[in-house]
Amino acid sequence: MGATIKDIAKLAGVSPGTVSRVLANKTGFFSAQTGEKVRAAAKELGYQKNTAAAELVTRQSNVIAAIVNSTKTNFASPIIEGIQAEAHLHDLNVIIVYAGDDDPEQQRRALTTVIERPVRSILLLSVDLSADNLQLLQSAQIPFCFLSISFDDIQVPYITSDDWQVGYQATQTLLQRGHRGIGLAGVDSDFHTGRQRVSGYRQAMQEAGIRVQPAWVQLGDYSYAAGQQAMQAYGADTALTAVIGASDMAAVGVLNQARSLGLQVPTDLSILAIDGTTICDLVQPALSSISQNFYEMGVAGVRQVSAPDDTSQKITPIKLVERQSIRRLK
Amino acid sequence: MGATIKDIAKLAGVSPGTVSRVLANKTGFFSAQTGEKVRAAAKELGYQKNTAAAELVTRQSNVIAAIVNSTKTNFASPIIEGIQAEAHLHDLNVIIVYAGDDDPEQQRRALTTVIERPVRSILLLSVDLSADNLQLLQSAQIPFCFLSISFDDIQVPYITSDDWQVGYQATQTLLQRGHRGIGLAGVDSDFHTGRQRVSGYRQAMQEAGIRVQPAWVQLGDYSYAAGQQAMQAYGADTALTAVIGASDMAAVGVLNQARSLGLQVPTDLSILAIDGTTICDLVQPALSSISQNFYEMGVAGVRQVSAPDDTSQKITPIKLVERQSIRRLK
DNA sequence: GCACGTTACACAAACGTTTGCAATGCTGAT
DNA sequence: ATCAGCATTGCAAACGTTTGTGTAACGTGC
Repeated sequence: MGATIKDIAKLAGVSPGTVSRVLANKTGFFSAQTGEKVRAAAKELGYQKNTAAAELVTRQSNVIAAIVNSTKTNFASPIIEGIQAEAHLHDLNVIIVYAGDDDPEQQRRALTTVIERPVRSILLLSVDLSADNLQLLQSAQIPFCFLSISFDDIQVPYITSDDWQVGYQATQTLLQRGHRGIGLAGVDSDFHTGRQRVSGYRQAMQEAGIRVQPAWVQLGDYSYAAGQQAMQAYGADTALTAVIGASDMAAVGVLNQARSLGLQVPTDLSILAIDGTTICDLVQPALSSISQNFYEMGVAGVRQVSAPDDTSQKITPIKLVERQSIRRLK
Repeated sequence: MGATIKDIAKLAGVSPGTVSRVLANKTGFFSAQTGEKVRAAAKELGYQKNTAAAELVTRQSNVIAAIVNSTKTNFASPIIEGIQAEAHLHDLNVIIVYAGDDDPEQQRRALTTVIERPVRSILLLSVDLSADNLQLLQSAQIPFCFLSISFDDIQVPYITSDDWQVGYQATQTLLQRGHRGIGLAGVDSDFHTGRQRVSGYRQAMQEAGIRVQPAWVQLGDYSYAAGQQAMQAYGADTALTAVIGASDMAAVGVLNQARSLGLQVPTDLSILAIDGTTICDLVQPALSSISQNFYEMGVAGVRQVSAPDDTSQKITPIKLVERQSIRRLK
């Protein structure tokens, strides 16, 4: 409906090509006077560029797509902020599309939505693609990068924390404070990330000469409910003095369930969360955490797809943030 | 780079037009045999449709855009879920773009990102547009609808809760439980939404014959910090027995600050949150809330822009959800 | 055998932009 | 006067798709 470049051309008395050059600011290709005329005409007509047409001929766009797996993961926010900030630096726009929660059909839908238009690149936030969909993505010839997820079976670019270190340092942190009965709650063992965390945990325990009881590692899906269930399984008279929540949400689940069981945190039980999102500061006691640098992941992701380099798998740093949920044992 | 419709045509030995019809499933325009041939060829070439080209000629797309004002608002999730669910019913895809936080420049950027391509419609989640940007939006001739925000000064379609009722019912709830000293914390008076809530609050108090002290209404921006500051202002020896948090986050701020001041919730102070997102269940005690139906807002928003009808301003229901943060006074 | 419908396809225009190339006019040097 | 070089602009092709129109081929009923 809106005015086109031709309308402007007519109004300004120049050719469409010239209008295009002026609007794209291809300096050196037109006189200052013409520039003024064209811009005035464009403004008068309320011109809005038709990007579809432009993308059709240039075969590239300035939008980068972020695919997120669920609206529920609270750590998506800082990643997206990082993506936005870095993208704006490169004068790129960001669109986000949701891929549901482990639903291959929704994943496919999200993928085709972005692949069918010439997006510059694709960032996948913590989404675990089905084999079909991964192939779809790879065949699209668009630069992509996974964020906050890692793989051992396939060779794709990803940026994440060192999950083994996450597990190891979390455990070390508690060991150093005198704990020996340490649980790991709500962790997933189906995917690489979870397996790595468990592995780091086991290594730290082994180095400390502690034999990990099977019930100490409670599997789950990182959710609040998974944390609750884990704590329920440990029980009120658990031998554990500390629990590592596999995520912030899981840790909060542990916290609340512990309270239901009559345990005081951190007096009776220490809790260490993994992630370090804002939620750690919202609950009481505030949860100490092994914090990931999600913002940096977003930034690094944009850099990676903008200028893919040799090392396509990168690690962002983690750090311990002490709050109030860990007690030092004698 | 990818295969085009012409490549398929050549391979299948038909014309591009026919290929287009087959792929668009315009049944009746081709024989079963041709259909098979074309589909086989498309598969073999790994054909991916170029939506930009299609949108160029049809002048419409099947994507609807959601503009959200910040990654921080936690109620965006259920709205987006509602949007997704309803959009998928209509076979529409959803893209989300962030408009920053009250930054006109970022708003403009987000707007042009979506306007420059033929999106079907635009949903604005709780974003308060500057005058310029509103005009930009309106001049784009794309159906739009504001969600979770209301206006009294301009005439635009929006869907939200009845904010006056929110304030009124929240206050009523506490009055009915015997409270008379009731604060309102973290509410914004610059925009319609906040003013309405305050107005509902005042009306309920007046009906109960209670004179509202100026300090009882603590203004803010609905944030956690605003809640904290409000509670700080009330002080440990406040005359209030109950506080309404203007949002969940504000309520949590009130809760934690109250605890810092040595007040027990709900024993010493009752708290009622407004919004009712998942965060109410995460903290201890779980916060009772006047809950908005955000999911429904998303659904209604998609319906509104899909089939705009006469009444362009709609109200979604609210309800009281009792948890553990309100004490009944004698 | 003819008129008429139907089916199944090809043809070509159109969408709004970008961009290589050609054309024009001008400047200044030869 | 001629010409090279440059600045400025117009021209037209191209991007990949959709869709209205044209047209064969093939019945069908008389």
